[in-house]
Amino acid sequence: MNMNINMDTPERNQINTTLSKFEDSPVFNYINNLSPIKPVKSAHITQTFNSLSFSSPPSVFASPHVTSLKESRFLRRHNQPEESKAKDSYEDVNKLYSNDGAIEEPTLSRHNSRELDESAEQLISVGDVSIELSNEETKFTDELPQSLQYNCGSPGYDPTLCGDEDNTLLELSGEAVSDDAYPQGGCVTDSVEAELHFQGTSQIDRKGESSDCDWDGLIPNSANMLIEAEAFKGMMQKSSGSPIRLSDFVPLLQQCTRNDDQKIYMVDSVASSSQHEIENHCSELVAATDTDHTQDNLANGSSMTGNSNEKMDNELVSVTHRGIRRRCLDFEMASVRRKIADDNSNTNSSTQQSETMNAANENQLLPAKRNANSQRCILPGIGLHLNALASVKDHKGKEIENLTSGRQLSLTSSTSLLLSACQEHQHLSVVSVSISSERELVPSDNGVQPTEDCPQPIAYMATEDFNQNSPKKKRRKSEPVGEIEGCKRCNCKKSKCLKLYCECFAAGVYCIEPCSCQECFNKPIHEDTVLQTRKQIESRNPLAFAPKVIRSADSVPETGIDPNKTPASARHKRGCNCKKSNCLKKYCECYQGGVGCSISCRCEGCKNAFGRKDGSASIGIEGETEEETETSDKGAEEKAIQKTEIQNIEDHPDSAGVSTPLRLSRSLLPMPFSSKGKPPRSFVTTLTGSGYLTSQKLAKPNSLWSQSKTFQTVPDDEMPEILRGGDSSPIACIKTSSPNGKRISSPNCEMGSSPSRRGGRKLILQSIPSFPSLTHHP
DNA sequence: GAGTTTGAAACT
DNA sequence: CAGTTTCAAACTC
Repeated sequence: MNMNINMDTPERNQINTTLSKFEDSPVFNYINNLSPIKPVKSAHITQTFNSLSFSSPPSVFASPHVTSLKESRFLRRHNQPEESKAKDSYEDVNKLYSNDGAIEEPTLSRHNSRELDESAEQLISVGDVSIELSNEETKFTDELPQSLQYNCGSPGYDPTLCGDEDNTLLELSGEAVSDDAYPQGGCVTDSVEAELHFQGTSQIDRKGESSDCDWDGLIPNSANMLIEAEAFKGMMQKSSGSPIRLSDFVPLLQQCTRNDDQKIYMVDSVASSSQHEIENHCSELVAATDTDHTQDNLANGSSMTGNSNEKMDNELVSVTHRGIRRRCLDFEMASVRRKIADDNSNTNSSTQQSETMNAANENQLLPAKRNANSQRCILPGIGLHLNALASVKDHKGKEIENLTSGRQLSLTSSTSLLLSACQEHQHLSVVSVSISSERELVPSDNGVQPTEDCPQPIAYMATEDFNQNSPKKKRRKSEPVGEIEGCKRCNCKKSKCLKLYCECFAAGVYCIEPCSCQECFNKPIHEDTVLQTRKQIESRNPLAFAPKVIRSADSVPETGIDPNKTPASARHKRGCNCKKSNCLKKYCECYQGGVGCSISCRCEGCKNAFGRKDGSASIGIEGETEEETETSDKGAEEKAIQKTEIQNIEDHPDSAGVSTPLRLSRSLLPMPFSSKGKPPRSFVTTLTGSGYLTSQKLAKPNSLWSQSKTFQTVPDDEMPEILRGGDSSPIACIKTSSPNGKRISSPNCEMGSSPSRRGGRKLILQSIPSFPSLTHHP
């Protein structure tokens, strides 16, 4: 047994034990019956398995690619037979997959029957493990090497998945995607993974239809696909010439399922990614064991799996959601990877640990996703915040158990998350979306119609951090507020989107198609660069990506943090430096963030409607305060603005009604944003009730990203009150907003914020029964 | 849409 | 830390 290769970790032992168990498992028996593969090979399998999945030299993990590596595990698996070196060089693998997120052609073409068989063996072992996991349920789950678990989920997190390549997906899905996807990405958890799984498949399906299995072309589209593609690649290639449909795989899946429905089911509920793997494995297994059948299936797939197709189609919709997530995911991944790398560097590459971390990260990143309830409850989808990490990790085991308990549970939790996340947005539709995704295998019909229920804003929310009003909306603002709001876009020309000048980068999201940037490096394919740059920037200023606007507790306006400074409950982290804008335009970050200027501001002639550093808060009703204190040079312009603001408020009664002092003031105060009726980037949160909750957003990638570091490393002085433990305010909230300071809100905010705080609507939503009512459509 | 203004970010 | 430059958003026309 070569299990030892790198496995001095406890995992190895577990694996060995597990492997031995496999032979007894029904699946194993089934396999034996079906395939020529002999148990004897288990040793070999083990070796491969270990090397592939579990062994990971610390050095390797040091790199952010770790995740990628893991994700690509399956891929490598295939390669291994032919490339013995592959296993030895993770870095190479990383480069291979993480750089482009695309599989290299040679790899693709490599598959043949023999490979399938060999890989099948490996797969079998893996699949068994997974299955075993299911069987053993929680017990095994805990024992199962984290890596495995994580890996299972990893595919969904593949950064490349979210990359630009996803554009294709988006295009395919059309608007539905944008609408639906975002919400999910931000809110949904369980479904996300599952969906991710299908994303690749979906793409395959679609592409296959149009282009007869152009795998090379397909792969680049998403890392997701890579994994799955790899799994099926061999089969697909055999059937080259004939369009490949997702449905083609259904038979395989069905077989697997048949084998052990419950197992699969559980896996599904637990971690879609796991499920994916299992499915993949099963598929491969079947294919390997019975290639002929597989071929037949593939050939006849469409006819055979009509129902399946429907399901798949339905899923496609959900899949598209994921596409939207891409940006968030990317960064999430980045953070995850980063975290992993850090962990690895610190720990002696204890795979388990790293895996755990990953899992934790994942949880954070995708709160709603796999973490079952408890966690979700703890971390309402919205906030993936740093603080949450610890708890998440701790709960990981439990979560898994909970997850195993059943899909319904997962769904419910997801729903809850969604609800919480979306409540503010008032988009229940989101829930339905997520739900649909969860039902992946279930032919759901309704699928997602988030669009209707959830206006675009939601969609963007997810991506953008849920900050429906992402900073980016700003510009393209001419568009109706709801339409493109959350979508960040930049217009960078020289910064390559690798500087804080770039809003996307600053917000911790990858640039996407709508961006008009040039020479953009802020894309998944340049993940390394992005991460490095981020690191650099963070090293210079740990809070660089932290929210710029810090919000004190709602209830603590006066007492709060800077009672004297800012009437409003929030203030800008560093203060502004305005000279000519009088802090009355969005040039002013304070103003843009909807907060008053504070002592830390160095502005001249401050007339910030939200409050001035001199303590004169103008936040009053239009005309009242401002005009009073000011010299009234603003005149008509301001009034106009105020009017607009007011209007905005009216539009968002919820927000207006918010209990937060800040909000209150705002409600009275005309919103600065004006002009286009769009709130300032970070502001949105406050304005719209949604922003509030969501602001934490599920996790701004960036927030996630820097989270650990930022919060941990940030000097006290820089640390917002919030972070410090809220000297003055029980609930300090980072105001949302982007790293620019515009988006993220502190977890506390969300968490701490009581329902009441969120506004009536939110309460209502919460009370809504979880999933069924929302999702099920007749 | 082009050009200007502005202030943050980056650089020195 | 201050001054300068660079940059892209915000704004104006």
